[in-house]
Amino acid sequence: MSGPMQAFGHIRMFLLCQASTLSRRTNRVAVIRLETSMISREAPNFPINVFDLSKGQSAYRQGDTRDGWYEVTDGFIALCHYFGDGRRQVSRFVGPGDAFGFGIGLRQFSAEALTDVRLKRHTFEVAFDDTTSPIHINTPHPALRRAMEAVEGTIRLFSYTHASDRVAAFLLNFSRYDGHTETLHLPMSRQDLADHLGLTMHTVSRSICDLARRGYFQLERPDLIRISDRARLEQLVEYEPTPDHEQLVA
Amino acid sequence: MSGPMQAFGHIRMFLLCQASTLSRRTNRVAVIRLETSMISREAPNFPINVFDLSKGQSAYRQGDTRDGWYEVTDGFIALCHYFGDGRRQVSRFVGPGDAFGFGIGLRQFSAEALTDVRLKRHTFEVAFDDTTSPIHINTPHPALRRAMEAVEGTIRLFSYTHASDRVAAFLLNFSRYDGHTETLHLPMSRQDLADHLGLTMHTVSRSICDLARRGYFQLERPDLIRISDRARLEQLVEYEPTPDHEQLVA
DNA sequence: CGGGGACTTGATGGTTGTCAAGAAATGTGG
DNA sequence: CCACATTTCTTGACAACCATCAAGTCCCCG
Repeated sequence: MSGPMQAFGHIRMFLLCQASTLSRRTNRVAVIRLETSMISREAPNFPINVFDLSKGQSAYRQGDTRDGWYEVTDGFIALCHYFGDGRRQVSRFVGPGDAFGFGIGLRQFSAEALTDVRLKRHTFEVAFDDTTSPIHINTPHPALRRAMEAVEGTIRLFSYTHASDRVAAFLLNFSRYDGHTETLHLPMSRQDLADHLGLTMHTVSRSICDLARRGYFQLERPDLIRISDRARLEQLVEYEPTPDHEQLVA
Repeated sequence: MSGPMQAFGHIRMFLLCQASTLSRRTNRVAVIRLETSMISREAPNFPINVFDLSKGQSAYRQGDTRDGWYEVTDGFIALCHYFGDGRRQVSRFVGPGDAFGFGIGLRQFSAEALTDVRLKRHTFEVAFDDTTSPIHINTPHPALRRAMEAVEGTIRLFSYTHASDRVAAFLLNFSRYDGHTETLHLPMSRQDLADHLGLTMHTVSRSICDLARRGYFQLERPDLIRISDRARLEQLVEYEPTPDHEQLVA
């Protein structure tokens, strides 16, 4: 019981902070804002840590538990993902005024300081009320966090410099819509794929046909693939699944 | 005055919806959740539209005013950005369970139905209280929307198939940290750039040096660039600025 | 059956990755 | 402050790869 109670202590402190804020407005307006906004109105003294990193240090590392999101006050940070085979993908560089570290599940990226950096950390908090349903505090909408995760997953595709690797990685990832089964249905054209992967239609077509010829899957129709030996395909591209939709807890 | 008042009517309706919700919980817990959560707790009957698109139609188009975010119930959609010179970049494909359409400013992407599609639309709402400060309803945290915008901006870099175009576009975009002035300071190494742009260190170095040789800028130090003729560089890559940090209104 | 769009395949030249070496910048110890 | 070591950046040569242009095939739809 210590976990939940501890979190509740936070909330108690927080409520006191808010009381003064509320008194400055009409209740009505205040309630509207608070009820419906996806904006976090963080109270003073609510856990926001300010801290510094020197060049080369990390705010967090790939694989860490996700504990909050960050804002850069000063300096620059690279958000980078490491693959098992040594490839590295920098999702973006963040500088003064930028925020990062949303998303779901474990950290997919390391946040490495390129310079000396000052950061603000906004902690995710979870408490429990009497009904045992969790209350998420300062936590973005799950749909939004998943969307962020998906976009960052797309960026990871560009760590492949060879066209057929990139295509293969995309196909494996996209097969989540078919429940990662043998059958993979493609609703988009080759041109759409090309525009997604930064290739030409021809290269996409060649890559898919080549992969099929090399036995990684069967191309039953242009838009229907049967992945006979999934493991071999995954091995080809050091496949890393994106976090499942179920992993919604911060 | 009709605009704000109309919005306020929405809120009034909404408040009534919420009253019943509140009564089911202790005020204390309810206030905590509502005050601090970045989760939108949308009331029943609050504007969520369900609608269908047939293959080929668009939920919205690049350049449209942003009026809300979407959730796919069924079917597939491509989110794609069109450049002036005919290039096209598909940021991602969204399918059942995925959400899209966050971000700031005008729509940067068109949402094109690849199949017949069923969607849920969650509208952004803005109202005004007595103090004239806007109240954002069902609107994600600005920092998060900017982060989303930034990641999607990165993806747009991959629409360039030639290395030096991609590098040039990155440099122009990154110079926002120096206020889009002549001077451009790069806090990251060539390898970091390569890992960001899906190239090798060598190609990045070559691209930068080539651009300098061709007179697009001066390379004063490896990490310090002086952009003498910004217009010419922008012309080279059909530069499109990412929305400024100031454009926060939905 | 005929037409048109999407996909596949071939040939070729330009671009990039790879391997290798050299130059410049940075850091370290004397 | 200088000499040396180390890292980072630049450049060259070559082979592999991809974009381009062009043609041919498949499939869907009228």
